[in-house]
Amino acid sequence: MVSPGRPAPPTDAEPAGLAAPAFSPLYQQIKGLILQSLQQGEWKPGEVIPSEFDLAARYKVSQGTVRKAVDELAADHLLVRRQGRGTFVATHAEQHVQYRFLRLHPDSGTVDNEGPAQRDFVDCRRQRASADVARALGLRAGDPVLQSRRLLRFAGVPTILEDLWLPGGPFKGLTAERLMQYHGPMYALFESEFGVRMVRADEKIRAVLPDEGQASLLDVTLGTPLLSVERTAYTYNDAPMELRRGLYRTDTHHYRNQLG
Amino acid sequence: MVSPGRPAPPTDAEPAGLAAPAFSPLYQQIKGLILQSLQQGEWKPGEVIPSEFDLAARYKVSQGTVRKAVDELAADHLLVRRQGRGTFVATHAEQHVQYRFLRLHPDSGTVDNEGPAQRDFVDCRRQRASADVARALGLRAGDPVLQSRRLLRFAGVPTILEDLWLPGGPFKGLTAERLMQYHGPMYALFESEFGVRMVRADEKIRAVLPDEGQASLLDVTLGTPLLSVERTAYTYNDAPMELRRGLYRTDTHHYRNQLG
DNA sequence: CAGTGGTCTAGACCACTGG
DNA sequence: CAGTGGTCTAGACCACTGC
Repeated sequence: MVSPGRPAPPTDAEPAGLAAPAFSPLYQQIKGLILQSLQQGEWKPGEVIPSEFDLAARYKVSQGTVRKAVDELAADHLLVRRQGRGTFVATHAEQHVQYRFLRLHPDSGTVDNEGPAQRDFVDCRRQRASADVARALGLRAGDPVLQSRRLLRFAGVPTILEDLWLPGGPFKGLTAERLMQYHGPMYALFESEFGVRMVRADEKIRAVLPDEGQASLLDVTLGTPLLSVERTAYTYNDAPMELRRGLYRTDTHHYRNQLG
Repeated sequence: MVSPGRPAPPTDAEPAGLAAPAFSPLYQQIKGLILQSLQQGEWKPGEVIPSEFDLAARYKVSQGTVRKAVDELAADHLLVRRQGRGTFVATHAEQHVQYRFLRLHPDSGTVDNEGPAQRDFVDCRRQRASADVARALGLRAGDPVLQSRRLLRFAGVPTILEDLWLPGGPFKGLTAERLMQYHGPMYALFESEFGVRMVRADEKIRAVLPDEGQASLLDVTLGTPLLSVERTAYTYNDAPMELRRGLYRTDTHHYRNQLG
């Protein structure tokens, strides 16, 4: 491992007026190296990574330094520590993180996310990106994307109408049929079949009225206010990998947010 | 400091079938003690707390253990570390954390939170808690509360209509006049005059239609969908200290959320 | 320059898991 | 029981702030 501090200082006196030399602690460099291994798929979602001791040997640093790097990656939900077992690459395939990005909860006490929400695909096909979809996904207008629309029902009641766009490149080979046949969590499919793990997401929320088609699918009148949730999901390197536009009914559910 | 591990194990064999003995690490105990000092006002918002070395001496543990406790409190935004200066009690009075709990952003690029949002108090008075307000604030129906309604304008456009309830007890002495005259961030007033620091908050979000009064104040038609944001804010010991019900216009603004 | 938080190390021991 | 992560300590040194 390179020594801490500035890597190979060119001269003793830095040129004044330039940006600060940006001191980077050792554990941050280790964090970067681990992140790189994650991106490159050296360790896949759900798998164990080497023990802290092994990583320390590999990077030629102390175990405490590796620990601090892993601590931060675990805080970002990229890794999961399990005492006595090891450290694992986080995944969307586990039961307790199924709906990690879904903030809609039923008003009444118990979580109905268990009754795993009947999913109906309304539409699903390959097409070319419109200007705004392209911009959100970091593509050029006209680039191939996979588009899909589905309806989620809770206890039989249509509650979420969701449009989804995926970039054609990273998801090459994903067919409309495959997507519609699959019945697990969508993000788990992306991981196992395309090596794309969604790490974080941004959401923009508005109150809107549905158009006729949306109202009909959600079984509400044209004057019913709905929550519009536009989500962009990103993978490791902050590259956008998914755009979702959801319409949520909030007569029996609400969007919950915790401010720390 | 008490020794780590279970405090004074009663017998060698624990009674089976009971809850686990709940091993509590030293640094967690230290964290609790610091939290206690914060609650009791030993160190007030904005003030420095003793150095890590001093705290280590006070609690009879190593500096590293204090560090881990302070690290967690800093991660929770209860403390703020500043290299070379010391560790400070977090506060809402600083410029860059003014609107820490407000997630509404303008659609167009620049943040207009700077043009500090003209505030108009529509109403403000003492009254008795209704059943639902009492439940949210952990009071009994009929207990005294301070109620207030205000309108926030961005660039002259009425955008947020907000009702607010405060428990009468902790805010004894707060008059409607004082609240209406004050022109800084509200949470800063609560800290400096009543020793109540808001630490975290929960929000429930829905899409709704305004009634006539609301529509008139927000200058929208009756059919305009609005974001309903119900916030409960908590202080150190997780005691609810404020209930807000906001109506947000989302034609020029949106509610932004980051999912980690 | 003294005092603060920030990094790094090395080693001991504890708690938990699985074979 | 061996191997993993989790805690705790002690000490050295670095980076930053303010006097």
